[in-house]
Amino acid sequence: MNRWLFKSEPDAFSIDDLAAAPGKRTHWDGVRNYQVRNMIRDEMQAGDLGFFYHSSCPEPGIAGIVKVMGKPKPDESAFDPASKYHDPASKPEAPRWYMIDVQLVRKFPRLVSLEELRAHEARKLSGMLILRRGNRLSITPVEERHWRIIESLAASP
DNA sequence: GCCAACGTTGGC
DNA sequence: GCCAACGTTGGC
Repeated sequence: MNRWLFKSEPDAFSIDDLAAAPGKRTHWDGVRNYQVRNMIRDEMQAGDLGFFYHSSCPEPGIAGIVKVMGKPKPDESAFDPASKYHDPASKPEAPRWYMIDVQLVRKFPRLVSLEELRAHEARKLSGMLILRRGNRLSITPVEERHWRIIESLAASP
């Protein structure tokens, strides 16, 4: 079982949008970065867990936990000329982009803000990829030790 | 709105 | 294959 961090801009799709979705579930589509594509296609498995991170917003941070449902599959939005994620170079017989489904596990009782993560960066959360300068990947792997610390932060007032 | 980081594109 | 130009990301 792997652990991940999924970034989303809450203006576009927030954890509350996920909570309101049918089955609290959504396609995580629109990934157009090869490094992230490879992680989705080659490493993600049903049952993997992920943090749901709000980015590019007044208070960036981790808002809750999602679970990977099913196997990676071709990203259909790439085939759709009406989609903003349309990529004519991706063909159904040779898909270039992949997606997975995620389901909400739980929203944290409070946001674990980026500021709070940074406060632990020097010790408990050292090496966490999301805190690395210049990190722009929309999905990053999360180490188990970091995962546990963040869960306990979320549980404490 | 600014700016650093960094991936992608395209000319050569 | 190199590298400058350009576009995007995301915190501030």
